[in-house]
Amino acid sequence: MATAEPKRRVGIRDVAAAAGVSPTTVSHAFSGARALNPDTRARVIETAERLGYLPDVRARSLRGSRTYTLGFLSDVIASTPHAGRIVSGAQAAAAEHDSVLVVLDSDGMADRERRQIRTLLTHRVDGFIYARMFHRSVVVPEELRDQNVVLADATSDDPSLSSVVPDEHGIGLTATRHLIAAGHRRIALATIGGDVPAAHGREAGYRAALAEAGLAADERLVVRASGDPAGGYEAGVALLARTPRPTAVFCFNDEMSMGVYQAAAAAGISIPHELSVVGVDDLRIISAGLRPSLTTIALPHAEMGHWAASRLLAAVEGDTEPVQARLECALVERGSVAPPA
Amino acid sequence: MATAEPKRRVGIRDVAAAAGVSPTTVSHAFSGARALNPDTRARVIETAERLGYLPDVRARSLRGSRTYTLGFLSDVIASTPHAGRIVSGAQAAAAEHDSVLVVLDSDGMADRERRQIRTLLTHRVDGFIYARMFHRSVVVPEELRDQNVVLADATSDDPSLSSVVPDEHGIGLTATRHLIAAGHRRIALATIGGDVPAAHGREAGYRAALAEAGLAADERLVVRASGDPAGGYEAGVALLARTPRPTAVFCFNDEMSMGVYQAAAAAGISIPHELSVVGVDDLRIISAGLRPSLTTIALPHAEMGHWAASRLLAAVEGDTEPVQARLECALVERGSVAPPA
DNA sequence: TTGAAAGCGCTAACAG
DNA sequence: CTGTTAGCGCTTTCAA
Repeated sequence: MATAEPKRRVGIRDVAAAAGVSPTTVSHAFSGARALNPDTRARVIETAERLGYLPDVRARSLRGSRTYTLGFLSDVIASTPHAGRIVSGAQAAAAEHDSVLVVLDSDGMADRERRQIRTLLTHRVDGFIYARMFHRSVVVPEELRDQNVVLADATSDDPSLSSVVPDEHGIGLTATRHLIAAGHRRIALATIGGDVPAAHGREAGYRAALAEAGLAADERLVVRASGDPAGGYEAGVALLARTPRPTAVFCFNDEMSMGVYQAAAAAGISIPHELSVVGVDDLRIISAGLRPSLTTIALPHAEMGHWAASRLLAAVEGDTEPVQARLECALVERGSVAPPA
Repeated sequence: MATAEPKRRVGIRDVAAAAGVSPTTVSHAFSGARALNPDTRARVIETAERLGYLPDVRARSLRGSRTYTLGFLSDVIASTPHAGRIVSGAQAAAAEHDSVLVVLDSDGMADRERRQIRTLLTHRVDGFIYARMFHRSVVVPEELRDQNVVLADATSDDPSLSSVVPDEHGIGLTATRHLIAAGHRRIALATIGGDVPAAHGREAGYRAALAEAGLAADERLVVRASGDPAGGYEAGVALLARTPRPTAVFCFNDEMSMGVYQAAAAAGISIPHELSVVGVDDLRIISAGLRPSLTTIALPHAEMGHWAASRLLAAVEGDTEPVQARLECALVERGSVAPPA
């Protein structure tokens, strides 16, 4: 591990001296805050390059009003690839505005979150992305009251907050319409029990698609279980016992789809010919790994991260108009849907 | 979206005035850099609390030598939960030292990485965690030459760099011994083809465990494929066609295990009674979701992140002795291992 | 088109 | 045990 170089860093005044101008001019050469003689400017830039000058964001921000740093606060960052996608998208958007992301996960602990906000405030971040890994309705901690905040994969009752979530209703619509278009009439829904926006929205979309196709919703084809493979298995077993059997299942997520595959295998029912399945998430590990591969709706995590950071930076730059966005989700067609037998 | 509060921030001098001491004393009350009269200190702290004073890390760092900020550079942060785990562990360790993590993913693009390093340098981070999502041997970009750097889930030829990786050999040993202890004699290995440390180490551990049990390695039981479910399926099909059939398979990772499950199902072979399987990773989605659930070796991503940040901060604080760590990986017993029929 | 000087909020000498 | 003073590296008035 090398230690930091001993020689003093080259600063704006070194560049100024070498280029034969004032520090002020060097500053302006970089910031463009005022017009310079193009030749002077070119000479300054070239000199800076040659000396290996790197501006000091701390000093800049101490004098100015921005730190070019955004705080990213999430609940659990560790259990799914979702977090990574949101962070990655947000990071990319931040980079487009010369900003950077400080990432913190509270693991759902309120006191830890409070400390993290304090820390971020201490670093004078320009704003906060308050993210959830699963679409939730949240109440933003009051320490964030007077800050720039954008919610990612979350909404809130506060209409002054910008937020971005997936279009859950659209997901239900897209998935169910796809199944209907393939010829299915008895389409089941394997969903979760909790009172969360994703469950409500997707189910409403499912029912709306059925209705618009003139299909009656059969309540015996709607089952609720936990949102994991075990829950999907349970739901699958129940659904496959119905008579007449559904010819397709729209699952709340890919994990439940995985369980439905297991139930179908156990019952000797083949996918997609005897049963079509559509999931939600596009967790590659599952969707691309299942046999047959899973047709699913991709959740726009990277896009939400990007949107949130872009919105936040716009607010930092003065456009504080709140916007609540609902992002479209694309169907990813793979091998789990076929016409009914 | 609320705009930042207009009123001037309370600074160290406001606190000093209100508490009837000098700014210096306030500074020391917080930093503990010199002894204060306990009463004075208490009064200062109380006053600061009352006024809602929050120190400004930028100002502190501009004067001092540290920014209390670490750069986290990774390749792909978005595709697996691994990244989240490493970040989460690193973030926790950083927090223990009042530091914070700026997270950047290059998506494997060298020029983008170079720009990110520049950005981080511009923020004067105290050091860099250079992380890979899959155990690799890397060469650190030369822009990082004179910086504090610790590798996470990666090694390098440079012995002056600290690094932390999983004990790959130990993984092979643990998995294979577990199978041997269950009574297996014909144990297959489904691994990947690439020239990466994880593949070499796990295979060597597998062979060592076989050897120490007096079992001859049967090359027909070692098959290589891609490290995903499709590869696992392919390997599984090949392995299950051997005569006599292996009674157990040690898979390079959980994803390949998933494919082996599919191959077994296709061949009508039941797990664990006719075939035992051990994976590596403990990707919950797979390991807990498969039927039966998968016995696997957990990769210590959070621990690597924690280790890397701790080591880096120790270096920042003066202990620059390089250390190359190899972390033990724990067996997670679930339902995919049983004695051979 | 360019400079000089002041100062962002804090800490570290150097006193006392 | 505590205060005074001088900056950290930059940007921003104010002047020229």
